[in-house]
Amino acid sequence: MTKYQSITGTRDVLPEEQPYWRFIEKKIYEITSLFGYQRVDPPIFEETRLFIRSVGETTDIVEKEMYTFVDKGDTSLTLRPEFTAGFIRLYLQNGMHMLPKPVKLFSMGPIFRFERPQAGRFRQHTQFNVEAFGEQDSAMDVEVMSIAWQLYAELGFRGLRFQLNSTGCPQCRPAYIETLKAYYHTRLQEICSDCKRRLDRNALRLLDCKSPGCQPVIAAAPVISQHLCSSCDDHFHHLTGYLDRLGRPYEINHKLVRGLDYYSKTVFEVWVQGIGSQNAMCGGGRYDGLIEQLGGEPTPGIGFGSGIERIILSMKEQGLQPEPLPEPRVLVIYFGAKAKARAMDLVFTLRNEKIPALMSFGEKSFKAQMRDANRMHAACVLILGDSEVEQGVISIKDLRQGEQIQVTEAEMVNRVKNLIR
RNA sequence: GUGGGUGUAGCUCAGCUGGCUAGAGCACCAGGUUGUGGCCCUGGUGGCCGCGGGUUCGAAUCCCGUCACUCACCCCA
Repeated sequence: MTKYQSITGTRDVLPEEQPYWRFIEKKIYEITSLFGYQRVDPPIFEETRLFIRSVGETTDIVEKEMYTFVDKGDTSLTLRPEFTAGFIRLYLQNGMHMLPKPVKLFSMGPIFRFERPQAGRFRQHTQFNVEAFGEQDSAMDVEVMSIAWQLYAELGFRGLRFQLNSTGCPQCRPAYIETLKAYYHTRLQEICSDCKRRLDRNALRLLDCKSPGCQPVIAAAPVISQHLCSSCDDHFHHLTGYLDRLGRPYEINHKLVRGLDYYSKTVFEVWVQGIGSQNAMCGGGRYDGLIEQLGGEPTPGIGFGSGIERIILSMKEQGLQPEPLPEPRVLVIYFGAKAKARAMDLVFTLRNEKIPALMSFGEKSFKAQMRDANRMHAACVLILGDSEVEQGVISIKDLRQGEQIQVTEAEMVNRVKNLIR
């Protein structure tokens, strides 16, 4: 047993899993570029008050899930539990609000939340995050949602569907919440203790309670889509109209309310199988009041976060293969000190030609060196023994065909290039 | 925070109701070919049986505690 182990809820990404990461990153770069989004990288920690202000004081994230600590300068800092707050801070601090709108940004990196780990849920996970600032048109919502959709589709996922809802805006949501509360007060006897608590603190969350006893109450609860103001209602109708036109399947889910307070109007998720009991591969929505709340001019915004670990889990579950990473194609093996010196020259010559090449180390037997070549899936080996050194030649063995030839050093690079295709 | 499951070799696991030096497969190393891989054969390295305590003549095995992992609830990506 090793003495040290990784922290609960964190994981090591080993070489076997790297192809998934590289494949997903590659797709992210392709797609964001296609949609005209630019990468930014906010720091991993920020002042605690930024997150409290943006995420919301009464959310689970702020109440019990943040990694918060005081630094040596007595400042309370927090490892980012989400991306959006840092994006907005970055946007305002760097004068990006002066850029032509919309300002379209993305990032990728670790997110920290103190939760009990389970399948598809970690204390440190990696998010791909997209945000668009300064545009309230629902076509903007469609564009942002489409980025997530296209990413999953290009990774090979089929049968995707959006979960969609509108959470209203400051014009209409308060009245809806009052209606909802009034309704719940008539059925207080039937609901669980958690819901009694939610009723005062965060009434929207009543709708996604999983307790069996609460389900009949939820089913008969007033639905927000029937309480939207005309602005929100229009926005939502345009959005669903665009989605219909694009042929993107969606379900309107009245229970979809997000765990962060800042959302307004559109909220959405993309659901997929194979991430344990979690079903959301990404979650996001519109937050038209948040930038102003954090000290900027009134500016609409919309974005989403997608958990890379969940994507990979689900890819494995569905048998979706990433592109393989390139492997070293050539091993240079040798026998004796003289040959070893020449082997070093050769391996560097090959690398200068951009041919992935390795050499053996130490005094391994011929057989062991050949085994190494086989194990690393080399296309060929270059052999330097006493006879090759004497004759000034190099033996090249094609490991796939099993054929072996002798060439001069001048011919070597071209011969190898042919073999490693 | 709550509940279930599991901790034995690098990995996957077997060790029944407690009994001699704790096993297998894979992987790794070496040999079978003093210069030729994959397949095969032979041998080898590698374990305070998660940790601590208890019961017992005797504990990987039973009991208690603890830690970790894992799944689920909560919540979320």
